[in-house]
Amino acid sequence: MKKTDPAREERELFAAYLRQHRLKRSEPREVIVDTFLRSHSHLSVDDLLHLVQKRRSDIGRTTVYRTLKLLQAAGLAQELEYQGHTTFEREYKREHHDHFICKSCGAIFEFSNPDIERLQDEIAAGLGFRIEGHRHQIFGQCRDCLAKASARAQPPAPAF
Amino acid sequence: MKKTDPAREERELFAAYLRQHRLKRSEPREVIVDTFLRSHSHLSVDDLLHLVQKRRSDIGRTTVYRTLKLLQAAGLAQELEYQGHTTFEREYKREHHDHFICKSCGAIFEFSNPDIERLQDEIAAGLGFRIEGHRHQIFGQCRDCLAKASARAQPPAPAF
DNA sequence: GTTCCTGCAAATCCTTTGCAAGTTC
DNA sequence: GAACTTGCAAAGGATTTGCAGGAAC
Repeated sequence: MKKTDPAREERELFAAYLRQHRLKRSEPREVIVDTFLRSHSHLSVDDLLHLVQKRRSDIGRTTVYRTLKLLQAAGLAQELEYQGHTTFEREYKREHHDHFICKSCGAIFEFSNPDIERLQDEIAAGLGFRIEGHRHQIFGQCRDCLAKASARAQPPAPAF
Repeated sequence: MKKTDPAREERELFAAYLRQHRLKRSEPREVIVDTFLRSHSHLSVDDLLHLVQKRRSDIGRTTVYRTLKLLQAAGLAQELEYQGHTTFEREYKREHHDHFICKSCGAIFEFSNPDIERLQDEIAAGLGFRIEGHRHQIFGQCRDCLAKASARAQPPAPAF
C-alpha cells in the first residue's frame, strides 16, 4: 500500500495553474511534472529530459523546456545557475534555502539561516527597496574534495 | 596636472599577469583594460565593446571577450549574471559587496554587510567547506520604481 | 624567427519559435 | 470545432574557436 504522495499538493497546484490560465492538461506535461517533482536533486534540462524519456521516449526536449517554464510560473520550480550551467529545483513549500556549490565536484549543498535573511531585510528597508527574491550562493571546496586534495598532497604511507 | 591614477595598480597587476603567463602586451589589450578599469559601472560585453570602439574602432568583439577572460583570471574583473543578462564589474581591492538588482529598471545597487559575511563563514565551517567566493543577489523593486508605481496607482490631483 | 594576438567567419551551445499535425475541451 | 500542445526543424543570441595574417618578443 502506498503512503500519501508528498508531491500531490504540488501536482494539484499545477493543475490549478493550468485551469486558471485556460491551459490544457496533457500526458507529456503530466509525465514531466511528475518526474520533476519526484526528483530530489538539482536537475539540468538534459537530466530531466533523460529521466522523462525513460518513461515516454517520444517526449521532446522542447516540451521539457516549455513545461519547466510553466512550473516556474506556477511557483513550483526555480532556476539555479552557476558558471554557465543551469539547473532546476523544486521550490514550493521547501524551507527557504541558499546554496553551497563545490567547484571541484559540482555538488550542491543547501543551507538556510534566518539571521542572514533578517539582515537582508534590514538592508533592503534602509535602501527603500522591496525584496521579491534573492539568490545567495557560496562556492568553494566541499569537505570531500578537500580531503581528496590533501590525500593527494600527502599520500598515506604504503601499508607494509 | 593629473592626479594619481586610481587604476594604475590594477594595470600593473594585469601587466604582471601577462608576464607570469608569458603573454604579450598589445595595444588592443591595453585599450580594453584601460577602458574597463576607468568605468565605474556594470558593463555588458556590448557596453564595453562600444566604449572601446570609440577609442579604436578596429578592435573586435572577440578580443573584448578574450581580454575579459584574462581580467577575470587575473582577479581584476568579475562576472555578474541575472536573468540571462551578463555584466562585468571591477573586482580588485573593492570592498567586498553584494548586489540589489531592480527588476523593473535593471539598476544595480551594491551593499555589504560584515555580519552576513561572518555568518557565511560560520556555516561553511560547520559543513567543512572552504569558501572561495560567493554571489549574493537580492532582486525586487528599487525606491524609484516603487515610487513611480504608486504614483501611477494614485495619480496626483491636477494642479488647478 | 618564434610565439602570441587579432579579426573574421564559422562553429557551438543553449534556448526559443514557426508550423503542421495531433489532442483536449 | 475551436483552442491549445506537440515535436521537429529552423532561428536566435551569446560565446568560443579555427585560421591566416600581423605584432611582440
